[in-house]
Amino acid sequence: MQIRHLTFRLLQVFADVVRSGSITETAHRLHLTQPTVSQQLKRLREAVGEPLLDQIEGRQVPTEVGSEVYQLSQDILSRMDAFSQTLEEHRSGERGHFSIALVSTAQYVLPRLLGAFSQAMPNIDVTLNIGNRQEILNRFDRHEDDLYVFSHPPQHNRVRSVPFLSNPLVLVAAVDSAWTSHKQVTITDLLEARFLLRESGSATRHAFDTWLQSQGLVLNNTQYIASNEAIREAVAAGMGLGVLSRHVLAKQDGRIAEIEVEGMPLGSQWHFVVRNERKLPPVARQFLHRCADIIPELFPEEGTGQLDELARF
Amino acid sequence: MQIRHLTFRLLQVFADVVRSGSITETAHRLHLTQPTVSQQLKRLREAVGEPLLDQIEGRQVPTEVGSEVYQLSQDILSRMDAFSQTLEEHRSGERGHFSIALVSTAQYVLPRLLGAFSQAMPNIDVTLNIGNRQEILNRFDRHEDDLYVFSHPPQHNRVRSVPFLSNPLVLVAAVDSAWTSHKQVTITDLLEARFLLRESGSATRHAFDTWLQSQGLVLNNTQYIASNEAIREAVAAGMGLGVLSRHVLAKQDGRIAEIEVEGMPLGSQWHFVVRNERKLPPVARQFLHRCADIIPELFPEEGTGQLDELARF
DNA sequence: AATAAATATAGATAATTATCTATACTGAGG
DNA sequence: CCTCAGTATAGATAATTATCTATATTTATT
Repeated sequence: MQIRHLTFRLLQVFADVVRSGSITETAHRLHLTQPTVSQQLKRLREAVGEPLLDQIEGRQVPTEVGSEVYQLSQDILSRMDAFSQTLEEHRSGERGHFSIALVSTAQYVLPRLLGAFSQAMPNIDVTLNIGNRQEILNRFDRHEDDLYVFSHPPQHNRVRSVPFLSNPLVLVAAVDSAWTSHKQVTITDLLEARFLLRESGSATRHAFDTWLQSQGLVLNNTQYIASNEAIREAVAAGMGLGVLSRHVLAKQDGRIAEIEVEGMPLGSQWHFVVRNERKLPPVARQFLHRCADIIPELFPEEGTGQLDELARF
Repeated sequence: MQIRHLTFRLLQVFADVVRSGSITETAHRLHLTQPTVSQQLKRLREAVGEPLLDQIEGRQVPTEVGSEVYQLSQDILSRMDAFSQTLEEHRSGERGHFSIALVSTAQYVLPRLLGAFSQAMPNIDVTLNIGNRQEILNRFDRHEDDLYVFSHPPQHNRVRSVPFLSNPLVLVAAVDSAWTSHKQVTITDLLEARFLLRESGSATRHAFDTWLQSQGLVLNNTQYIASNEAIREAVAAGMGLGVLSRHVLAKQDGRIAEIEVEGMPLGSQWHFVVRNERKLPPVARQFLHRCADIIPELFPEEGTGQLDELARF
């Protein structure tokens, strides 16, 4: 069989003739002339090398081989339809894959968004890349992901960033420590304390340092701990004060309390960040759109008021 | 997506590029030039309307949509292969359908042949049309079947017939009747007897009548019974003599015995008959070929010695 | 036998496909 | 910065495809 001389059109036309049982009828249905259809059938017959239709009582009836060709046509055409459908889903952002890179603090909030999202959009896969600020910045520089989440977006002119959730950084101590008995702690009191802080690459640390600097303060007793979780535990154990995203604190963790200080909590915000050069895949856009609805539901207090910007990505 | 501008070739080429990871490599494998392959990819990309390949470290790697297209290609091309295979089976007579029309007496022998045949060739379907001689002749005149079985083939110049099995017509009586005690019955003895015979349209009847006539005999006591089975039972019950194909007699039926008369049994033979105008389908030819082997196995005594003719259909 | 309906064939043409050769671009390795 | 391998683009052409109109042939129905 000469597969080279076979075209989708041929199969389409043949399948219709088998269904209608008439060449003329098919010509009408496909807006062709009758000779065109006859011609196509002839070409198909020659490509296959066997008669495909018998005329029985004026109707076109497939021969045995014709029936095989009809099945072939059905299978192939319906596979094409399925593909068109899938393609459409990709285009409209209902199917596909995208990746998000996030700084580690955000891992307390993103999974909740993604959970709600992927329930609504089961055909979309997401890869999450989690690291500290510096690691994520490196990925950002190398264009490795479709979407980034920062609390302090890199200053870059080819970048678009939209804040979507408040990320209050709070000062915390163990519930039973001396700090929590004071009604109001003054800034200078802090100099006394021992601080458990993230390393310098971390966003939380950076924000806190900036604030200290703006207040003209220099701490004299700090210890570096690499993860927010370790800090939380250390604070709970009474080893000192910590600065943590309020999202890191489990709601029901009674061992830790916020300390109110003038100027705290620091009002940072999570931003979605995309590079303008890279075409945002439809699925990622879909995600941002949905987030505009998901965030107010999941975090009724903490949305940023610029959520409608997400829908304009 | 522009399905109209999609061809099998495009999918073939694309699939190979995905497999090889290189345009140049594919060009070599398919005996094309590199620009040709680039071109094809471009056309495919335009037909689909999305980028299909990324270059990653010098290799061609499908995008998400590209992977969908690759799957599409695999599915469609393997469906085509399956079709080619099936087509080949039809052509070579390993798959398909054909019909045989037979006179009712032959229903004792054909099913045994068909059983052996369809075990060997499970993808072939056969339709059996059974009737008395006249009914089968009508089907024959209307070209309704691919193959016919007659003991006396119609005289027709556009017909080919090959005898394949002897069909001895024997004279029978009940075991305990007076007839079976005679060592040798003479022809004239028969005139006395009461005969149970098939109707005039039947082949058996026709053969017997012809023989009687050649012997110059006229029976004076005959009764017509429409089926061979009914005749067998009636003979067993002692109601008279019968003329039956020896195949109709169950081997172990002790109630009936052959009567030896000069000139009996009548040596008729089953013939396969095909019309020359109608192209014999490959499957029917396949059947005839196989019969050349099956018959000596199933009926070691009764093959006709012209079996090798079957293989020349 | 005459007519109407369905199908096939012929001849033509515009569009598309499948290729090629020659040449330009582009990124990685020296 | 130069070269090479791999890819892309341009321009050309022969073959094929998708159509059409006009006409012939076949088949079914009065």
